[in-house]
Amino acid sequence: MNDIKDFFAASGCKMTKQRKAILEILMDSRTCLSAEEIFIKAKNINPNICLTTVYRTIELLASYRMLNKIDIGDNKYRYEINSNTHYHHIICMGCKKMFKVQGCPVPDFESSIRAQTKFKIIGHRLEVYGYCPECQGTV
Amino acid sequence: MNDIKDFFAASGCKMTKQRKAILEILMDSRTCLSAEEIFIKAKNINPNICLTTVYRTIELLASYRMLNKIDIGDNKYRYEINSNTHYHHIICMGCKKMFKVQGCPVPDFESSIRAQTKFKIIGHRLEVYGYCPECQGTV
DNA sequence: CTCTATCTGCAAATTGTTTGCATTTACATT
DNA sequence: AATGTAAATGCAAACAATTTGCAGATAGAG
Ligand SMILES: [Mn+2]
Ligand SMILES: [Mn+2]
Ligand SMILES: [Zn+2]
Ligand SMILES: [Zn+2]
Repeated sequence: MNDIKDFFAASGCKMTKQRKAILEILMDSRTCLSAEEIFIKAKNINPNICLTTVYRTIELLASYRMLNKIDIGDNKYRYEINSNTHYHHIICMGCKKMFKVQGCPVPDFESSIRAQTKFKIIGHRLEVYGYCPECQGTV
Repeated sequence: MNDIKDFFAASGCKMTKQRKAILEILMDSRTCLSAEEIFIKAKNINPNICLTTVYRTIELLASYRMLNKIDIGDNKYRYEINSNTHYHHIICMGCKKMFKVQGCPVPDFESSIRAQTKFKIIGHRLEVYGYCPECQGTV
């Protein structure tokens, strides 16, 4: 958190109560959260924060690559702190729960992509879909 | 196209002018298209088609796994015919152009996921980000 | 403590997508 | 070919997520 404070200062961004609240929420959460969910939690800390600020903060954090933006196909994004550890999610198509999975097969694939496209590769997004143990019987 | 017609008939769906137009557009396009883009093209074929029909047709096709829904992080989906060949996209963070890349590293990863989560794996979504040759200089 | 660029809240606008309903249409059946 | 009917369409309106404009508040440098 102090690192972030320093990083903000160095970038000419101010560390406001609102941003602190949002960061705290994101850092404490072990699931990823929608803007609305962040907003609701943030109101417990700072009752007159508004959704606009949440969106603006998300955008700011994402622009510094401090957040991951996750899409599960329901027209809204969810966000989580971009920890330095790299992982992906598996999403249950039954109950929509998400779980982290460790490891990533993409780096091994990158040289093939480079050969095919001459792109400079920066990152990737990978989500795996399926049915969780509880939902396997019921579908 | 006749296969699709038969498939629709067998499913109790009607093959309407609108659906035919949308399918034709999707099958002819080598890029993926947003609902709006499909709508605009469809109006050339059938001037009084409406966006609602485009959305309903997309949903129908997707429910039969005939379409892929692609998210590039800008709050709207794009769609493309789900050909039987499996591939992913690389997206330029500069000019937003997308290109197909062949091959997929995910299947090799699935046994690890199964071991970690006991999920029954159905599918996945993978997009790679970077800068295309033209945009590498300019950023 | 002062000053000012940055940030915030509020309200309103935008954008993408979905829904309700009256009318039309595809197509199976006569 | 005419008929009947479930399924599909167009339109308008509703929704939901996100964005924008602006006037007032605040962080933090000096
Ligand atoms: Mn990865
Ligand atoms: Mn794949
Ligand atoms: Zn589940
Ligand atoms: Zn480019």
